[in-house]
Amino acid sequence: MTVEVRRQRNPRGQGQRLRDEIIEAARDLLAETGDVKHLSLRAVARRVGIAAPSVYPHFRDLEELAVAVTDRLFPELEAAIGAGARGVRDPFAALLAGCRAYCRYALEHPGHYRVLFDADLGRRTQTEAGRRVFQRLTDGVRACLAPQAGGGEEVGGDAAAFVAGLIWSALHGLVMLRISRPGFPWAPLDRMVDETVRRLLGVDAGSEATARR
Amino acid sequence: MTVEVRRQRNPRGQGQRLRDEIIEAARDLLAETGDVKHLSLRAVARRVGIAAPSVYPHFRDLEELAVAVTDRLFPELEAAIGAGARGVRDPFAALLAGCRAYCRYALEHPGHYRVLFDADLGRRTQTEAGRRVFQRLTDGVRACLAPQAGGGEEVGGDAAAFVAGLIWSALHGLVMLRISRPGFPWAPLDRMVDETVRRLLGVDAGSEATARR
DNA sequence: TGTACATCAGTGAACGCGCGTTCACTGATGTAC
DNA sequence: TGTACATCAGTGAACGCGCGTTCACTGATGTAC
Repeated sequence: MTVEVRRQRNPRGQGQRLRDEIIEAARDLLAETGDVKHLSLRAVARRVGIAAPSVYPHFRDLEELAVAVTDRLFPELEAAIGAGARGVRDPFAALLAGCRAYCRYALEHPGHYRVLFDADLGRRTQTEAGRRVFQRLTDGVRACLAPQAGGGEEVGGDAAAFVAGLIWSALHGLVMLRISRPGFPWAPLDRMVDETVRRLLGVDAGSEATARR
Repeated sequence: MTVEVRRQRNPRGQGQRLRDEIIEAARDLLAETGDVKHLSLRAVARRVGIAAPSVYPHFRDLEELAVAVTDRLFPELEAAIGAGARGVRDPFAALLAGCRAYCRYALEHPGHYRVLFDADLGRRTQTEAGRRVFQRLTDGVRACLAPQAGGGEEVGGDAAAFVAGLIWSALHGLVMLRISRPGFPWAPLDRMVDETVRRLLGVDAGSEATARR
């Protein structure tokens, strides 16, 4: 027997609370499906415990809601990377820690990670936090390349940004492929991440730093 | 004004023809959406020009149909790679050509590529052609590593398979990220592919082969 | 050679479902006088 | 202090749509006798 608990109406001026609850409900649903296009307004409303039309005052449509969710998810990813690399002094060890944290976040929250890189949503949105994540990666790469700057300079381009692009792409593939091919005999994640980053950096930076670890 | 063309019924014993048409229609629809979960039986039937229930004698449900489509797509990918590397003698140049062809296929058929690596479908299916593609990559890597076998041996594992895993993951990320972030200022595809493969191989194999090219 | 019958390759109508969206409404709470 | 009113935060019923699936059917073609 279900006990019908009537939802407590928010006090005046605090309609924002419902907005928050809606975003959180959508967040939870997206964690399960990993697909923005499977989000349904009615399912969100059901989870919040409100009538379907009550979503409209807060979000014009599902896409606006989905964007609100990713606006929360990107900073979460950013925070996870920051926490992973916090306090690590050596540039290469710090870069590695950040990359590992990135991949760990993706595999611990596969639904959310897939939403962040949804093919159709990503086409239309640009998030500030997403850019910051890449900038941080580029800076980390630059710090590793700096000591060898004499020999490793790219011709007429930003070597660090190029290598950061290689690393980001590779890590993205690493986690996405694990998500979609869980049955494949993958080597341990951290080992693949380490080797990928080390080799893509293209210098023997940090070889002693990791030996120390 | 639409002219209603009555579909010509297949002759007896050739119900297989309709099966083929259904698969092709699903293939086309998947190229557009790139998402197995957006395939609809009625949309497929509409495109073929048949009534919806006519699909049932050929496929129990949509998943069975989707699997039939991927059973065609993987060999297509395999063929594209084969065509790209055909006739290339040098092992490193051949590996590179295959990797470039892989990425080119993915970016020329983004919908199909996404279907091939669909998170939910991939969890349940294993395709022979998919395994062959990876085996071919592993062999290509082994051929490049062989000359340096003395120095590059992995401890207690198959170095070629490990590196092939790194490369496959990296290439997957390279194309998936381009598909979902088309607005990002990416470096040219072939340059990213070349550098990724060369660096992940972790030996200076083929440095003179590419210079020759 | 004719004819009854079986089989094959589908069709068309109907069902119940979940969906997005609209509309008029309700009822609690704050505010003006 | 009382009371009328405005506003806010939602509700509930209804709509039309596309969907997967079922069911009884149709009509052409081959086969047995």
